[in-house]
Amino acid sequence: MPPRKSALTVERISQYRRLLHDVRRDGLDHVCSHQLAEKIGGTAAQVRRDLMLLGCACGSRIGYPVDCLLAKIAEFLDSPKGENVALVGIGNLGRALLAFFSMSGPNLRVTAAFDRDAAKAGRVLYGCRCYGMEDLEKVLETQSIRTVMMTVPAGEAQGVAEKLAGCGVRGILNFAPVPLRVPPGVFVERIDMTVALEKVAFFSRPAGNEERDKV
Amino acid sequence: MPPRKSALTVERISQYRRLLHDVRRDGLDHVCSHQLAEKIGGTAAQVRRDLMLLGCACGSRIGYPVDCLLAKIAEFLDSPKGENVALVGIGNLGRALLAFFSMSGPNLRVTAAFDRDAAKAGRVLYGCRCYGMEDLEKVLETQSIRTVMMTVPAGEAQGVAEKLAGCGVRGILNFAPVPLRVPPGVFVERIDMTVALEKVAFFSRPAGNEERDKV
DNA sequence: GCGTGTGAAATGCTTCACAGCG
DNA sequence: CGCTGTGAAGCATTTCACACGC
Repeated sequence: MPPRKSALTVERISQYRRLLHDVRRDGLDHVCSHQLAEKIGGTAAQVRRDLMLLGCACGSRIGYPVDCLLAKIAEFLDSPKGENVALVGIGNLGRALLAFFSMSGPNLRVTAAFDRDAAKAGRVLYGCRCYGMEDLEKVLETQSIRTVMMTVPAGEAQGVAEKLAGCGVRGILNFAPVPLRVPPGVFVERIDMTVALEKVAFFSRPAGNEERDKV
Repeated sequence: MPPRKSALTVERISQYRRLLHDVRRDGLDHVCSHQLAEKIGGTAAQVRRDLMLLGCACGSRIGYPVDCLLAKIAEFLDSPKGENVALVGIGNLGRALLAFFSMSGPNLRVTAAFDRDAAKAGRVLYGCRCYGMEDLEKVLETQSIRTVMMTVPAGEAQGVAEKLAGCGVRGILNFAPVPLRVPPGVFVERIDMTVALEKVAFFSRPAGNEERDKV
């Protein structure tokens, strides 16, 4: 019986890491499952199951030792030497992402950005160098990039995705509002702003559409 | 037995709508479940279940009539007269969202943006008027806004969320990298770029962490 | 006690498989 | 026949509940 490595669990583990950093900043060196559960809005049992999977060899008296957990999470989530990530599509959203990730931790670094518009090539935005699409293969290869964020217009997304897959990319974070068809072995995660907003709007309706309540 | 109105179903229905617009642009007036399934990367049974829930009274011979489906979806997802939405936090990401939604359909309109920085008040970005935080309550009230996108720094998110809830907001699309604690009755959807990127990076690893294969 | 680790039950979501209709 | 609509089966994920260690 495989010990549960689903996408949902991975997401939560990434969240635990951020929470644990806060906890450590508060000077605590242990947390127990209910505390994490409360912060994340879940149940203690769930937290324990998730943490179980990363085999944290911890005592049991007063919760999990924060540093040990952080180490285990890094071992689970991160590449040993960090990882380079690329962005394709330097529009409004692409620039916002560059800004956002330029200040994040050392593990995932956005080190190359690409755009169809050759005029952007050569510039440096938020510490990240820009290239034209013709350099795609070369740069991905040189920087050993396996993971790409894609913020191109809907009409170009499929074509770009195929090109990326051809360059050996194994994971795509797709912000374009279209489902991608990629070869097997390539993981695609989609962030669809329109769908997300429509969902929130749906569940903010006063009545008739209200969410199902228990009993 | 409640007919399934889960968040997942609502997301897919929103996606079907977009696909159906494409289909109609191609001149077709009927689609069958496999066609939709293929486009969305799911199964035909799933599509049929989803569509069932919006009670599409359609014949059965050659699939669903596109126009009828679109009408039913609009009835299901949209407010009758459209809906105003606000943005709080006019940073890089906030501006990108304004640009993005300024060209979307008529149902959800971003009609007000707020920022702590009073210097931004009075400006108009991508067709959307900006206000200082002190006008929050008044403007939300005047425009009957129930749904808000939040792109504020992590440290301010909780405070802003509470203020929003106090103004009668019922749904928040939260881009800040913190879980929100809100009163019951307020729906929160989170888009967490860091978590999303870490997830993709995780599943792009060559081996050892590979996703579970069947058999 | 207080909190972890974990089988076992419960819940929720997806897929199967087939009746029924045009 | 092809395709929809749908009970029922099959999986996945979450929660319960309790043994065990400090």
